[in-house]
Amino acid sequence: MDALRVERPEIIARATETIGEMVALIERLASEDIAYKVDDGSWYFRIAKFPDYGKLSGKDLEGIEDGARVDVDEYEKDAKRDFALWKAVKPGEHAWDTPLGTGRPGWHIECSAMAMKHLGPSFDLHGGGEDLAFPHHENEIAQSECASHVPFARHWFHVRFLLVEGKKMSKSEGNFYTLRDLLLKGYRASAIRFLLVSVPYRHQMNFTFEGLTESANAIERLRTFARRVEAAGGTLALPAALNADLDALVAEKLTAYGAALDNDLNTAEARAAVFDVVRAANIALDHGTFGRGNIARVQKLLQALDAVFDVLTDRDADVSKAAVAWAKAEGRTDIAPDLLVSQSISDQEIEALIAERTDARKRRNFARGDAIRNELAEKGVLIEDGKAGVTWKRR
RNA sequence: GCACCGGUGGCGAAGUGGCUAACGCGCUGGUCUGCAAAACCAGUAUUCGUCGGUUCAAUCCCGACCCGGUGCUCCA
Repeated sequence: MDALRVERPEIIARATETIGEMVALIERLASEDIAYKVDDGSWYFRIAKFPDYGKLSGKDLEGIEDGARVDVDEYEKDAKRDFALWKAVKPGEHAWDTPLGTGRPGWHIECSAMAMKHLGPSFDLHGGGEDLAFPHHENEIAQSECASHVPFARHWFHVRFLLVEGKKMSKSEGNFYTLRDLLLKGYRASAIRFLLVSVPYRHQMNFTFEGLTESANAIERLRTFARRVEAAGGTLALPAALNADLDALVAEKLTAYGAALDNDLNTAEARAAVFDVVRAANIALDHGTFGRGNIARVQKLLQALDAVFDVLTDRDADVSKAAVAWAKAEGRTDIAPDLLVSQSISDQEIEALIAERTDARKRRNFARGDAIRNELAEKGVLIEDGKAGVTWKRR
């Protein structure tokens, strides 16, 4: 999570710490004959008492009943679709002694109780994978709203599963990768983040290695641009006059950026607005028509981008180093050779070689200069000779 | 089998009943550079799964079919 710059949750709820709340919830449902106990001591939810059942997933209950298979445990229930709130203890299972009897909570009630405990009976957003909409979320709504008599989550979002190399991710397909696997293959954390964030959550995305490379390149473009704008601010060569046309464009794209995100988090459209500005501003910079007054709004857009995408600051080397250290400690051998090579040279060594190269080039000893450049390139360090001096970056 | 969602250039991926079908990457040629890199310019989908239909007009609406994802049984 930290490697991908995903914020940690304020609260991580535990079902085992919420048993009391679950029992109270079921008792409230029981008091209205919505929860009922069967002979083996389990409690079920009476779906017939909740006419809205199916409103989230758009399921037609009638159709489901028709096609439903009856399994051996269901003979006691009043209706086939009624779901378990509390399960009577079975030999060898962990169980709690409660007024409902000895047993353990059903899956769905855990989530309702935890959500209501921390957020109250009504809250704004409830998310989950697309596989959970039915029956889990549907059941959460039913039991929660029957107990509280107020709307449960005001909005639901379901993230679509991603495809990996065009197929569904599975261990048997051999396309199941952990974050560490990807880092050890030499892919950067920022590229992984950017790729995953760039496709709106509601769409199914095809996660590919080629896509990771593309994302890394796209990030480089953004970082290079951000550095260029930053550097321009320290240059006297910049015209004092504001480029009004450019400024108007940036303002327009800033609005478009926000509007795209407001539109159900359309991250693809949002980042497109930023790239539009990158191109326009680069052109102005190239033509010397980028004014000092243009810097502020462009940087505002970059900040807006980074507030969501969070890829401009390069922390990749540190993340990769940590992954390699972990892998070595674990005795793993599947570490990309390039990664080890690039980690074998320190920033100081790079700076020293670049200084030597600059010196050689001043004496027009280009052969020596190129040799150093090649040497660095082999270690994954790319050099750029700019007007303001030499800059470098790790690939 | 049934239900829901999707199928857009080499790849990733937005989008809309009619305006040049965004954006990123890649590729080709060019500008700049000692050479590179970066940046920029030009080119790169007469076309949006297939076949029909509705419409003055469809990638976008409707139907069928093909392909992919999820659910429909347990567990969480």
